[in-house]
Amino acid sequence: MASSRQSPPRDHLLATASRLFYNDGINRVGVDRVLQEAGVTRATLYRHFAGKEALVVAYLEREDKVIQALWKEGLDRAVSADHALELAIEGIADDAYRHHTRGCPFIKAAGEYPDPESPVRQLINKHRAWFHAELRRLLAEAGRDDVDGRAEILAMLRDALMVGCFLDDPDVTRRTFVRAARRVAGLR
Amino acid sequence: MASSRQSPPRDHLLATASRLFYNDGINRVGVDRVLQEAGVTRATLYRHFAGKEALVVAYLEREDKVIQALWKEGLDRAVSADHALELAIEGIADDAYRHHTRGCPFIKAAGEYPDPESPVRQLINKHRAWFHAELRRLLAEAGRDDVDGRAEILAMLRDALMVGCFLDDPDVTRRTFVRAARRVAGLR
DNA sequence: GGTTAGAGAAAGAACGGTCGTTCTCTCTGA
DNA sequence: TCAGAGAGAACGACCGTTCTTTCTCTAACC
Repeated sequence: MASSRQSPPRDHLLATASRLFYNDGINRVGVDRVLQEAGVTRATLYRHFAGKEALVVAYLEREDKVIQALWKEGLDRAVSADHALELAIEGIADDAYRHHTRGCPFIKAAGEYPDPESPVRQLINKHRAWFHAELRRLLAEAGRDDVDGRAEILAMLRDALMVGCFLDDPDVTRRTFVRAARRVAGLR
Repeated sequence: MASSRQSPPRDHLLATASRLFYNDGINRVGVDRVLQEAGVTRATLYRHFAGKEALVVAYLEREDKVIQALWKEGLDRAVSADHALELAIEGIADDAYRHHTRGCPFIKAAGEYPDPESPVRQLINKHRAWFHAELRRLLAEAGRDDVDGRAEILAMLRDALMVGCFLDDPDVTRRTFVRAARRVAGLR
């Protein structure tokens, strides 16, 4: 367990792999391409990761961590429970519109890993459960009724936002999402 | 142009490829596996299709045709414009809940084909444009205001339904979709 | 009418390339 | 001196594709 976490070559490798996996699809990107673009050699990859699937899991874990960090950071500015809901909706919209313009990394990965028992799919389930729970928490703290129903549809709107910013008009999709999400969240 | 359309081996091959591509992901399924499960030989594949990408395009074209046929068939039973909206929403929910339980074939394919200019992506755009247009048509025929806005959010709800029936609880997702979609469509 | 030449489709061997992985060798620094 | 990391060759397996061979059915000719 010498180099399991936080080593510069590992981080660089993971960042490169993440970019390639997200942009081109996991199954389309071979380890050779990751190594070439990262400028490291095979031995480096297999020293830090057990194999390609471990690299994929690390990629999604990294996405999960970044998203959770941005989420918490964004909500720190909230001055009220209603304001937290507003910030959450704007933050989700910004993320899809500006950064995740090629769809949701988790939804995409699920499409490439058909086995529901695989570590990849379990990680995806964990991430989605976290997001649902966060939405329920924000809605409950704002005193809304039907917390479960509202959270469910907000989560669905986020999935749709990700798809729409990828495949349809990002501006229209974003505007539609914000309008609908605010209504569901009981804002305005 | 002897065997361009409607030949049994071609149809059987395409049906097998469609099932495998949809269930396991296009890039995960090699032609060997398609051939083996279809019980045909390589020569048969390359006689009817130019290559794997042509097979993928044919798979999505087939999905597109089936969906459009089901859509039209379902709407034929409508006795009014409002009833058509109801049938459309129920039909979409049924399709995701019963048949397309592993996500939307087009959204999944888009994730595996990063080049927006590729024939695959163009076909996906065409299908999505058709669906948006159909929603606008139904809403306009029912005399609703803000046809574009309503159609946009209905289309988004359908994308979310597909994702949710794949990765979350299908029952909850379906119920949430129908409730929200009926409200957006101005029903009840 | 029987035979055979020819076209079309199927069978499967084989191609070069890439997949993910493992190996050996060399270098480096303590 | 020696453990550990990097470099790169090499592995078997599979990728999508092409090739040659075999089979079959048709049609024309004797």
